[in-house]
Amino acid sequence: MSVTIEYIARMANVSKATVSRVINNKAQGVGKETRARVQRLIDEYGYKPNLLARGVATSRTKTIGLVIPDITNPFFPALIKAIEHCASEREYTVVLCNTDSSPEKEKQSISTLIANRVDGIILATVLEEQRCIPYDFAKYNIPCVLIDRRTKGFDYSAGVFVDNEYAFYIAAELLIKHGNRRIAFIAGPSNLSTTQERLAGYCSALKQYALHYDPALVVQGNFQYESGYAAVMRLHGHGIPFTAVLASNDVMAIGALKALRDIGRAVPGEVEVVGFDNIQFSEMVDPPLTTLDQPLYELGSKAAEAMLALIEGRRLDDTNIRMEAKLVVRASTRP
Amino acid sequence: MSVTIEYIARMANVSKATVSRVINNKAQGVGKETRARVQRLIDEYGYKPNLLARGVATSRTKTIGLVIPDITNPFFPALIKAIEHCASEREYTVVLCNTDSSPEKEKQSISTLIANRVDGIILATVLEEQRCIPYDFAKYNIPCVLIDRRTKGFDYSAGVFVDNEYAFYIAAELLIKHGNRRIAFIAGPSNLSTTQERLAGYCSALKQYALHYDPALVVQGNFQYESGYAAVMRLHGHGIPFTAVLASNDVMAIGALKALRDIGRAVPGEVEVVGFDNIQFSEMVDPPLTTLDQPLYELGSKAAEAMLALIEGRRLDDTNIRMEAKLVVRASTRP
DNA sequence: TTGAAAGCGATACCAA
DNA sequence: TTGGTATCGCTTTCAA
Repeated sequence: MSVTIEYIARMANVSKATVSRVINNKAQGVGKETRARVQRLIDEYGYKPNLLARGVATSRTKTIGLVIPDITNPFFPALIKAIEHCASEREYTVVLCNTDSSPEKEKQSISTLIANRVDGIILATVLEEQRCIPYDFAKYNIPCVLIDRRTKGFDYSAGVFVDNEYAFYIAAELLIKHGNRRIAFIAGPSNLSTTQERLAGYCSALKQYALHYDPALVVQGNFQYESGYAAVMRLHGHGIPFTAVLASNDVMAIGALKALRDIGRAVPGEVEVVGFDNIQFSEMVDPPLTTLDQPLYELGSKAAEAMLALIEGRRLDDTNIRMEAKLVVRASTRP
Repeated sequence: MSVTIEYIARMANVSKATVSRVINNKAQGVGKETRARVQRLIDEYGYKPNLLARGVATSRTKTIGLVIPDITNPFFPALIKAIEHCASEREYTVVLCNTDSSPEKEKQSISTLIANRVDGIILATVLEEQRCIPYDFAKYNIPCVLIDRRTKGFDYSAGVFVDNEYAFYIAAELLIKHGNRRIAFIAGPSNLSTTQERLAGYCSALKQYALHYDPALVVQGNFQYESGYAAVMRLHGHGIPFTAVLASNDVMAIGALKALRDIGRAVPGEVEVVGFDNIQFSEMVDPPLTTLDQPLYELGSKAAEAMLALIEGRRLDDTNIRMEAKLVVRASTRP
């Protein structure tokens, strides 16, 4: 067995209570000398408190759960990093769960996080609606901060989102101003709130500039490279004309780029392409991708801050934080 | 407070012991009827055992720690996914820690994982030597499986590695056979075992084909895009001639690609480029990157398997698993 | 088949 | 400033 608080107490000829006070740096309640002696023993034996035991005693774990749909999508690692930074600064550990964009796994992850008594959960959900899956946040009194995506009918504690509608309005507007009248739109999975918001932005720009909305130009993707490639191929195969592509994320935009090259349409000469996210790779492809920069670090840090505030029982002045993406113009669009 | 085993016991008019037997699916020791009644209550109240409490009682957590240097490097998310798959199949939870390639953070992560009594740790270390940082694996009897990188003088329980030397021999050989006599080598951080092995492979190919080894052609990078870019720029700036670039990972190779374009040298016409990892993006760049495919899924699953075996006290027939990368030829090299 | 009680490793309250 | 002890929620052994 490993060394316990009891062992240290015995070695130091004090009670467990005293050792506990030393571990937890209680200012009062232990004499200077005793403290030094105990501390020496702790160091000597390399004693580390068993956090499980502490957890059951205090019912707090200094741990926050982070549930992410796809760690393979470069958008998320950046987000995760931001959240981890903030959390570890305040001495919280983050436990990361990857759901592979599967509702079942999402449910499973949340369930085990709760069973492990995390102090709170930050969630990028894949669920459109919170009807079928009643999470136990309320029952266990665990705060839940939504990030990036929202779920209808779910009483989350706080949320941090990007204004997707506005962002896609801006992007579509750029393309329209460049003279494009038929802009293909590669949407995300239909169950995501972000997908609908982005489509709404696209539509409202069309409307603003009195352009016809053609449903044939909207193709659904799944945020993966292949689906961006397939989307363009599909339009091409069906002989549907377009002079620009607006994709719901950079990865699909890059897939589109590849497809356009394969079918011999020059970018940006014949077709302009705009992505979304501003992932690191977006500037490495050829041509470098015009895209919308999501304030990843801010998204993450705001979410973490909100989470910590909730855990520590502070009130939030704003429980729905909204941020703006901004246009990054590169060479996949014309000057 | 949330519902506990005691509560369920009371509602069912049985003892905690009985409920415990039901939760843990003990075949014997509880009558059919009682079992049904208890189970009904459990479902009704949505009772979930407190895993912290279970952990302190059993000193096992069904949890394995995963320590990774940089979640932002696409190589790792793929690895993580593989490990998670295997672990969750066996009902283990994986706790992921990102160290930002910092030894301090690595130490910190391992320390908190141990304090949380994970059953084992899978580690992609950033440490060259295990002199200064005595981890407590032995003290807490926690198995440690190294993955991808090894650490000198560290008594790990098992390790899963790619044969880097062989891989880079193959890659260098390809370039040599294409007639290149001055091959730039973009190395990784000098403290990594993989860096030395890769360099060794490069050197031994040169030797095999009686080529001169010129240290000026070896530039150190840090696995990031910018460092690959900088490496080529540096060679160019110093007027050091080269007709091929062999990079220690794809991300740096892509940086090199970009630099070559910026200085107006055609790939693969004037300069050939080879990367390492075969990350998803390597086929998306222009030109698609010739690279070495690391068997990511196998790496991860072998590591997970080894870990589970160790946790469950099974003996490993092979405690040093070695795998092979294989060449993927694309358009950044000539046919 | 069932239950009582000890034990896991910590915290925290109340006395001394 | 200290210590004794109850407590947290679970498992497990031993008896009934």
